[in-house]
Amino acid sequence: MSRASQQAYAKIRAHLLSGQVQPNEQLTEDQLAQITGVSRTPVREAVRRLEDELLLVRSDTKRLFVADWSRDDIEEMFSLRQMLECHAAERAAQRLSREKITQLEAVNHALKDAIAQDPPDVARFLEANRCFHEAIVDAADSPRLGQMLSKLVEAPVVLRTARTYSLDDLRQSSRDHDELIAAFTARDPDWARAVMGSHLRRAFHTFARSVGPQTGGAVPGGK
Amino acid sequence: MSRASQQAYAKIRAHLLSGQVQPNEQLTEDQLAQITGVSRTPVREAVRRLEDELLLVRSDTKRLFVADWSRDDIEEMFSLRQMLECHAAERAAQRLSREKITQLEAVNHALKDAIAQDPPDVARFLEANRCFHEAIVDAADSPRLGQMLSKLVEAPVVLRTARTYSLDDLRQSSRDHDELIAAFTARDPDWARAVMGSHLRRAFHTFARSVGPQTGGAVPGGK
DNA sequence: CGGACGTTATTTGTATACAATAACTGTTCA
DNA sequence: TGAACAGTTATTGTATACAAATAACGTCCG
Repeated sequence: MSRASQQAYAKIRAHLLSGQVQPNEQLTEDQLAQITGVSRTPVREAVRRLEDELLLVRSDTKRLFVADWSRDDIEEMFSLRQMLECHAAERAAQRLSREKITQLEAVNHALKDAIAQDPPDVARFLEANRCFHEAIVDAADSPRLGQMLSKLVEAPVVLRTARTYSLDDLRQSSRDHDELIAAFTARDPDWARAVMGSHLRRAFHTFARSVGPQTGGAVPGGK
Repeated sequence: MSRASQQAYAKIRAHLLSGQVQPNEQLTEDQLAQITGVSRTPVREAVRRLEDELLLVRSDTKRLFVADWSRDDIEEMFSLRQMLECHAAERAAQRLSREKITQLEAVNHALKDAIAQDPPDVARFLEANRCFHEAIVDAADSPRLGQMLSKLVEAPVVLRTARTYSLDDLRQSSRDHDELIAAFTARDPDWARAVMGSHLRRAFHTFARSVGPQTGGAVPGGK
């Protein structure tokens, strides 16, 4: 994706995550072109990508709206992520080199450092966490799997905006990572899969608890 | 996707599947615009979609090539499809209404009709088969799952061009469908998942056998 | 009043011209 | 010969103007 398109994508995405727009609000390509400072052509390219990521949706008459995710949507995404990333962990366990495992250890060390700050450095934690999971997906060596997961992993970030992580949550995550590393070192795919499964399933419940039982979901323009 | 874009997509896709172009052959947007009879703007939209489906790939310098799938690529896609569609079958078993199951039976009946022709009507078989699987994915009621699967299901069709189905293969497929319907009627998710798993795994081996152990894979422009 | 219709304004879709970038080709100089 | 460079050609990226489609609005007729 080239300069203007990439820029448009990043700015629109940031705009959506910033909370300046509401779910189901209509957007026009012209607006977005103004916001991003490029013409409609690259905006359209960026919008298509954001549609693919389900951050934007179109009505049946091609008008553009900010997506509103229902509880079911979120649960679905966590389920799919779990299924795919367990598969990734299984494959990674059969493929990770000794060096790569060492790198994972380093990343998890950095993650623990971030937790150990007072107050915990959540931004650094999230970055290290992202890096850890990404390395596993990479090691799975399955390009389509990676492509699918990248969409799912980035998405829930949208709603996490005001979310507060408890220190216990963060610590438990780092322990899960330790155990994943142990599974990789033992080259045990079943173990890796199982740990990844509980790791992500717990993440879902933590997330769901913090968000509460709100709903949402219907598209305004009809769909 | 609107008129010109959709048309461009369909024509380019048909062009790729027709065998008039070779893997790793370079294409230009201008060429495709001429072939499809629309301007470059909708062609670019179609191309991006085909890139997403991995029928086209870009070199590191943004030049466009016909994708060349290695044996690993194909195996990867079958694996992912199996994982996702087993999940779909499981969910479908918990959701399919009695009417929907009746519709599945009708579709499978049509599929058997197609087989019973002399010679077997492979085109009609494929269409009924597509319809059968699509109905199951629909019933799973998981939009992102459907989106992912649609990419995977359509893709291997590319290589199947000259493929010849044996009568036994076709008959076994219809029997698998019978058993899936039985599992749905019994509302047994585990059964449905298991049948779907063996159904698709066998399809992979049938496919692999017919294609042979050829390779392919490297992208010309570098990447 | 109220609903069907036609008109206007808004928004998306397409074509085209031009700009930026990458590939190619031939030439020069060790 | 052959490696670096310059100029040319080919290809993709962006902006803009215009066409098509859709929504919004007001008016007329019942």
